[in-house]
Amino acid sequence: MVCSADDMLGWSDFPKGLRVLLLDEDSLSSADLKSKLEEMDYIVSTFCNENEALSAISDKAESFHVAIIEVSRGNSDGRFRFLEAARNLPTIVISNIHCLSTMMKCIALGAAEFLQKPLSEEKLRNIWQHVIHKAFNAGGSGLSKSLKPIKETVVSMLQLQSETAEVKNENPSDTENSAHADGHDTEQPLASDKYPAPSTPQIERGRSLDVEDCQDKTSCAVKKESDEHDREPTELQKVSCSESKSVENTCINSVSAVAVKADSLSSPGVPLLEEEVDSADGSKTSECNASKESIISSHSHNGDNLESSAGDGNQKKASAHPNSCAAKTNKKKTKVDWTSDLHRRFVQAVEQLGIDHAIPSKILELMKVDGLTRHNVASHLQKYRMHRRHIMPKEDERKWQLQRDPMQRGYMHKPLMAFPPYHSNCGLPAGQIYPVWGHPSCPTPGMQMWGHTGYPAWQPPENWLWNTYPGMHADVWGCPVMSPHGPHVFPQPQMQDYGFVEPNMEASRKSFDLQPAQEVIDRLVKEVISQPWLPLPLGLKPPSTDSVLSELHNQGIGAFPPRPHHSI
DNA sequence: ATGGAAATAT
DNA sequence: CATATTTCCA
Repeated sequence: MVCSADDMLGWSDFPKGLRVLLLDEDSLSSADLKSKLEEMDYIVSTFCNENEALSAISDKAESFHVAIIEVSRGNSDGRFRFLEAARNLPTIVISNIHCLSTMMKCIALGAAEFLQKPLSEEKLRNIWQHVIHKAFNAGGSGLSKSLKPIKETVVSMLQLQSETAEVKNENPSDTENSAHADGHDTEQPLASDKYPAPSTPQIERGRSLDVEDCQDKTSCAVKKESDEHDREPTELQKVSCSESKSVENTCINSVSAVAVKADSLSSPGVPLLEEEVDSADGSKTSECNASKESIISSHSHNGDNLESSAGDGNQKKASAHPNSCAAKTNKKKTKVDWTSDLHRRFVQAVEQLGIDHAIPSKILELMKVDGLTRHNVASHLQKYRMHRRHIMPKEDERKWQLQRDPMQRGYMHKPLMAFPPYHSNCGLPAGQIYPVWGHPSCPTPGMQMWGHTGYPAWQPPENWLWNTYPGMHADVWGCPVMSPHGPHVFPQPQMQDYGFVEPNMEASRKSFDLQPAQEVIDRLVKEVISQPWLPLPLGLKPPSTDSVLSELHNQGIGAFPPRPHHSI
């Protein structure tokens, strides 16, 4: 499990698991420090002599994210050597001595910080800051292997976080609030959220530069449109305005290559939201409105050839005043952009309600997306149904409507259990992780929607790529497209081996007793997973991670620098 | 007022 | 042309 899914995708608790190289010959303080660090969930490797430490970083540089070295009168030379050798490893010097020149030298040699010895817990806990700093600020060559993943992680976390912001607003008077209060908050994908999140790191990449990596990011964009009346600014807009600069810029200029990578990385799994709402302008002073309209919404003339590269631009123009762009400035009409994330939520809601109980108001409620109106949902539902209808030929529908196993029928329309996948972190809608075609009942003809790609490009070809899962079943609309003709097993291409087989409980049940426990489990998992329209049993986590991973691989983003495991 | 679908707009 | 919004109807 070198650099498997959990490693790259699961580091949502980022600072935890950070690998710390501790160089301190004082066994006492060393041990003390180590235990403190470990309490903070850092992984500490102690060295009491330089040479070992040096060889450790040279042999397995990627094994450490940060170093803490103790300097004392006698060992400073050696420490300086270490600093030089560990240039690209964020290194914190700790010491009892207060010699200014030593401190200076350490810093000059690249130390991230020089801390006086009784270390405050706070300082200790915050060492990760240096890691991020280095990850984002290291010059191209200086970005060590161990730091790349950090950067990616952080980028994706920040994006996630921004997603959390989501769209807010609209008539505050409606049921939205109560809905939120009702309990499970779908957001908060991250374990902790207090990371300094200088706003969305907008990784700019040259347009059309290379891979058609996911352009989208806009999970739920409300763009302003022309003039018109009403409405106040959406939360989302507020959020988006208050961007900061530092990180973003850093991101951009530092290693663009990596940035690109990171971007595409996080996108698939992490639907980000990025509103094209610029609305930068004018917070309080009504003055600075400048080009508010601009970029995105200007459908009229999208300048560039890139087809309707519509939005995306991300050019967020830095608004002079970070804070409060809020408010009341804009009152444009909103146009809901059904981005994949939004759509995902939609589908999820629909599935949760049951296809025939899915009603705009309910869906709206379940979606928990502020800023969305019932009309929006109704409209989308209309389209959704249309497609569904079109896709799902007559007989089929009944087929999956009546499951042979009575046990399951209950769930069909009204899930009794909580719906776990209600998590924005769940990159993939259950309904989308399956192979697309490969089955008889879903003949290509008459599916303009899906584009010519053969994938569920349910939409804008330009920026949905990350949402298309090559070789999946089930249309983007979330319709479980299944085989109408019994349990065919398709020579399953990618995607684990969950060949999209019609659920066949009998068969699997039979084989249960013949299989080792693990296999049984696997089987169960597969079954559950193959029936996305059913609520997942509690405790079974949605396929997000694996799927995302697979997706990443599919996109050729597979190789990540390993994030070594606990042992050194 | 609400869902649903047609009409209309972009 | 496809999608989203608006309008209309039950």
